[in-house]
Amino acid sequence: MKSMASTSDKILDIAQSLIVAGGYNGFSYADISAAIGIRKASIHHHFPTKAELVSMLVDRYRKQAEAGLQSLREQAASPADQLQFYINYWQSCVENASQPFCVCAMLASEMQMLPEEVASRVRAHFQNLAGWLTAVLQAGVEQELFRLDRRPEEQAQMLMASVHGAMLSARAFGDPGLFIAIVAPEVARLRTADR
Amino acid sequence: MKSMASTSDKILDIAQSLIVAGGYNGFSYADISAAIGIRKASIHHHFPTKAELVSMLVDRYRKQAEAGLQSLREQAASPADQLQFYINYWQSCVENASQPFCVCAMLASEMQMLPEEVASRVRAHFQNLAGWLTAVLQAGVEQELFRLDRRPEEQAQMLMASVHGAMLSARAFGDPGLFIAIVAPEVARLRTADR
DNA sequence: GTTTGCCTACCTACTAGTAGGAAGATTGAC
DNA sequence: GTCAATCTTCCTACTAGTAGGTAGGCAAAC
Repeated sequence: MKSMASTSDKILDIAQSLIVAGGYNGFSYADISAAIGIRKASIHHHFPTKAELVSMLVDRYRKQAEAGLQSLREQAASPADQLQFYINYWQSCVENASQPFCVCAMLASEMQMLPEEVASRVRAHFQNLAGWLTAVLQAGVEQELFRLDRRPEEQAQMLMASVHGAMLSARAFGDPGLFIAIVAPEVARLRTADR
Repeated sequence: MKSMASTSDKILDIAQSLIVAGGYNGFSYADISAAIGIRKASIHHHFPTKAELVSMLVDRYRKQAEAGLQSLREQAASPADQLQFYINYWQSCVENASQPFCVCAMLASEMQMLPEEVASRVRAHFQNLAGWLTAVLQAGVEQELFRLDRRPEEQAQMLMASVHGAMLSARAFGDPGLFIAIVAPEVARLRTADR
């Protein structure tokens, strides 16, 4: 019974996939309306304005990501495994073409023309992600699983940039395999020699 | 007398900065009209449709990039310098906030909803860039300036992803310095130990 | 004397957003 | 338990504004 999603969740689901495909200006209430068989006005009932809709969407996305990353850390897996699962998540997204792009990366590229309430939420997500990656790298260094040649914060930024850049490249070339071809070596390089 | 640009060039200039800021769906003929003081209909005289306008824009961008990269190689600078100049170019763009983003990277993120005539041109640019980077890395290896731990084509893809991912991060965090903080270590890593 | 560049005036389709109402479920008072 | 008030969800019908694009004219340049 997984398909008992509420209407507002369905709206956010569709909106998210539309944003991933075409950005903030790449979808309209009419598109959502057509996709889930509801009138435009009903969407305005759930989300009065487009800026609010996308704000709620990013909030939901950030919470989901936070929860996912947090549970990854609590599963007592080693930092190396935690990082690998993070990469695997995006790899499977890209290869299934389900959500082959991070909705916040998409919105980040349009940052300059986003309503401020949306932009600040996008920044918050990246702040969270960078923080998580930094902590994982830091822990990995302490356990001698990783050898970094930069400060963990810097290395986390570099990794984040690689992952999102790899998504961009994979999409530009229409080659999902490109994602892991770019990211895997970056991750491998962090690992200590004995593995 | 650098300001004697033709109207159609002015149109493309404005369009490019608008796309960089907001993507394909983030600008309109009315925006261009307002920016250069010409009527909408006059823009249609130069570029009948939006898809044609952006196609011509990407063609121009690709040619400029090709010429720039080509001249870099012909200036007999070492592959290490060529790579450095490429990085420097984007660094200054990002820091001056002039064109703090690659128009093709922007369009690539919207690939799925771009008119095919535009999409194919964006792909062509990335193909060119990847080819240039591969050749530079290859030459650098032969001159023992670079030590790669991957095939040059792969390493070129990784570098391209880093550069574009770094642009995204710099913009997301509103911190131009982030670009070089991410990219410089990636480049440094390619260099052989003796400098 | 046709081509070029720009104009006014217009079109249709679509944008986000609103007003007001119908149907059903939820709640509280008796 | 029943009845009425209220809340929720969705609807039809509409608004003002903007999207990309067109028709046709005018003036100057080639």
